[in-house]
Amino acid sequence: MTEYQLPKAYDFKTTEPRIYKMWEQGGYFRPSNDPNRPGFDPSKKPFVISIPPPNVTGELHIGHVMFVAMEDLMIRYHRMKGIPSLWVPGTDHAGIATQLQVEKDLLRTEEVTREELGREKFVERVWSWKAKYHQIITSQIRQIGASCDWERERFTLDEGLSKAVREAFVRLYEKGLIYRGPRLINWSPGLKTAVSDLEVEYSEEPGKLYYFKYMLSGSDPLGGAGEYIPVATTRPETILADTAVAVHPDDKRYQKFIGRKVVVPILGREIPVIADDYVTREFGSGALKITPGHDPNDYAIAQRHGLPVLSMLDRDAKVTETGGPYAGLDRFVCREKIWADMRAAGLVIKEEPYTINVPHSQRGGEIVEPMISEQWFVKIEPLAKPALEAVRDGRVRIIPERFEKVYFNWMENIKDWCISRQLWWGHRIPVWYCDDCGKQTCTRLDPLACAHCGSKNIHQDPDVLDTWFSSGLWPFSTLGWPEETPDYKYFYPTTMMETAYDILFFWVARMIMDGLEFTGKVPFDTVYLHGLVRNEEGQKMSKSKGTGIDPLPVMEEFGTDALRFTLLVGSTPGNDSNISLKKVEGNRNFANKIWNAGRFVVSAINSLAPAGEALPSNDEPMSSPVDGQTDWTLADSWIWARLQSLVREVERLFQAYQYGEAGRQIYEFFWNDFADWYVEVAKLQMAEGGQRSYNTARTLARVLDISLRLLHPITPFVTEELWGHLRAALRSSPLTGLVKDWPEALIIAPWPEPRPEESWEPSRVADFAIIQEAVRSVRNLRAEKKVSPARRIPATLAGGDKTTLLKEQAPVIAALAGLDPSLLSILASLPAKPENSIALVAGPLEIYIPLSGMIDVEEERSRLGRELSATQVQIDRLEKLLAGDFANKAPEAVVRKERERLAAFKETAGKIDSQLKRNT
RNA sequence: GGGCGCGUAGCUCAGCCGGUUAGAGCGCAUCACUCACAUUGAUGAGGUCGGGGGUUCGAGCCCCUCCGCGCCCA
Repeated sequence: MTEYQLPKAYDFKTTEPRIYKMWEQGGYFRPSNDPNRPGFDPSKKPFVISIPPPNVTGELHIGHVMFVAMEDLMIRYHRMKGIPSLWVPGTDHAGIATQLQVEKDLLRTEEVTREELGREKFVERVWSWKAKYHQIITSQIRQIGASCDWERERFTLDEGLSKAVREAFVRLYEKGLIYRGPRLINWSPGLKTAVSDLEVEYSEEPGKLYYFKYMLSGSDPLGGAGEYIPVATTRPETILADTAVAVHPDDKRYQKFIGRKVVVPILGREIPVIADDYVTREFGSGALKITPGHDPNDYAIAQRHGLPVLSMLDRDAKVTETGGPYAGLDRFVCREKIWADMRAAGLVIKEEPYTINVPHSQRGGEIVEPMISEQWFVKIEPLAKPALEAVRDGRVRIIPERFEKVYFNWMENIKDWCISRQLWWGHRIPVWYCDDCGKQTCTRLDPLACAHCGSKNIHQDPDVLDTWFSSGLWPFSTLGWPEETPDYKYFYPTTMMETAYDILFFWVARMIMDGLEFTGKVPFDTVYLHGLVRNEEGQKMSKSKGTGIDPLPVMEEFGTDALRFTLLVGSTPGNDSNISLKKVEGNRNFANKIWNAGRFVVSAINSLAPAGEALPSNDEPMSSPVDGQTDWTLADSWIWARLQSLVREVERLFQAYQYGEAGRQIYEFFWNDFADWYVEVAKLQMAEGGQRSYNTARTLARVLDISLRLLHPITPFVTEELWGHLRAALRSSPLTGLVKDWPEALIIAPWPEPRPEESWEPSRVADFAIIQEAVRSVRNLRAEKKVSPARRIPATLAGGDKTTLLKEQAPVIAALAGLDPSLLSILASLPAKPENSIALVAGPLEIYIPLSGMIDVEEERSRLGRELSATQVQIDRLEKLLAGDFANKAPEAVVRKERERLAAFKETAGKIDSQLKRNT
């Protein structure tokens, strides 16, 4: 009898790990149709997601929870729909980030640098670091509830994926799309590596604008007294590598100097004065110093004018020989010193405060230096064009749509991609240099000799590839490419790429380019971009600023489902969302509400008499509770109709990627309709016993079942757990027939498919709304008049043409409104208003509550008067509306609705009016 | 400089294709621990939808403009 004594509160702590283990061991994460298993059907179209691989360093943050929850939702939904669903998990080696962490750790714990350790030993250390963090991050992803296929897990440095990287590089190399050469790149002096344009972030900081004199050649270079051009700069140290001064060709002030030479301060080098209309005359002094070796704009000007390019900084950002007396100084020390020296030489004009845009490394945060360096690049335009086209013609759809514009804008102005990194952790560049002939050899298998001269004196390029080079191949490299594996053939192209919008360029764009280039196909049909998760104040979470919310303690305090629900339902596509512990707490309460409603249903099932005594009369689906079947109460029909309407809405919203809105609707249905109303009515119905209790338990079970299925993709743990209890209770009850086609776990239970609204639904919903209205108005009155909730009060109802309905529902009204059933009378109409009663008008009903000694006649008159005038305002508004163009131009259905409303208001007004009259 | 987004209740946010009297959660006020749940229930207060103009029978939603905030690209 009390076989299922469930705890009073949902205990997520013990439930979650147990449920996850059950899923994983049950093999439910595998696709239902698998090309590597017997019975494979290639004609079934699968749903496939490849996970955005988390870095193998660092731990889980809230952004991970966001995308894991979102993708898990999508996968679970499709899996329940019976579509073969595959979610490929994996991790990223994250070159710079990981190497940096390990270097820091080595320095802290053993006080050795990677150089002291040597490349081979260092890489070994990184692998063991990887092993540790890989374990942590994957177990945390499990903790979130990810139903991904762990048997297909990949790592970007795996043998297979490395082979893919090699293949991709060689193909591009052979097509001439990869080249090596000295270019102006972003140099990270601390990390001692090049980084790509995308890995540089700019921040506005207070700085200075330094004005000084560029003395004309031939005038006194020391005194600062001769002819000069005033020049302004934010980085005086770069003067050392200046190769020209540019002025605007139309600038009257400086025209006369064009073609002459000026003298570089301190160094005494002569450089030309050139004319270029890039120069903004209004900025600074209107003359621009040109440092092609350390500024991208200057570099472009130098290219136009054939100017030499000088480098005044080395790999450590220390001044080179080019800097003459300053050689060996740190870049910022040099800035101070050269300015002091120039001041002494009389070359300084002034300094003024100025906001400068400082480039920082996305990883280390240090200031990066634009520098000339020999690096590897991918010629990007030939790849970008088809990728642009694929989004334009809809082969790839981006959601929300507005990000397509962002994508186009970036792709149209794309620059060549610097892919070499001076790191040790990553895919080594597969190019060998010949020590004899000097030529390059780039092959799929490591060469033993130079491909050009056959010399065995060859050595491999020491650099590794940008991590994003391998991530760009992720959707297909994880499925076996370049091999034509069964997985690749069946699951590629994938279906959905779900990720945060901030890596649209870094990753999404590159995957589309690579997919088209290497597989000839788009890597996915749809890109869904979610927003960033911010903290309560809307700040971007940052570890260094301490503004982050660590998801693990949150999950431990409130449960994974609560956090998932908060993130999924609290966000709209592509928009940032703020998270607060209050919200998570509220959703923990929702999980508990689900649990307790479930407890009630389970106990209702268990309370049924044993099978054989009074089996339910029919086992038909409850499709038409009223048509030809009188066993169903109004509440039964109502909740079923509401549920069907919810199923339709959720399906529509899921198809439109409106997961948040879908979640909100399920929440409202479950809490407001099911728990607050239906369950309360069901208690009465259960108490009737006999056939009624069977039907009621049955309805409870079916509504709960479908609700749990709808909620499962959002809150998988509590729903799976409860569904298990529901199933077990039903199996050993007279209602066992209900579960005959249920599978053993909710994760693979069929998704509730929407069906069209049936003809009986609207009227039953409307009827129940009348009952709710009646109950609410009595409750309202009781609260207003301070009637004790325990006190059962008498009432008289006049129902007009709803009298039959009211009579039938009298027990429900009485119970929910706290009325005394023996003192409740229901009539079609009243000849006279009952003595000492308060009158309420609730839609088509009139309700009279006799409250002796509590009635103030004057107050009642004024209350009714207020109601009447409020109603009259509506009547006036609607009459005016319907008299105007509205009636002619608005759709008929909309007009009809307004006419009906007007009629209802008129009815109400009439009733109040007559009450006022009778009251005198 | 170019592009995008946001501004709705005290707070955080929904609001679909333009169609009732604009919703939720939290917070607040009053009341209630009786048998699913105090992680609860009942009731209530609270809004000029940033300002102005326009289109429309009808605008929180579409168009123009201004103000404020944020992001991306250069």
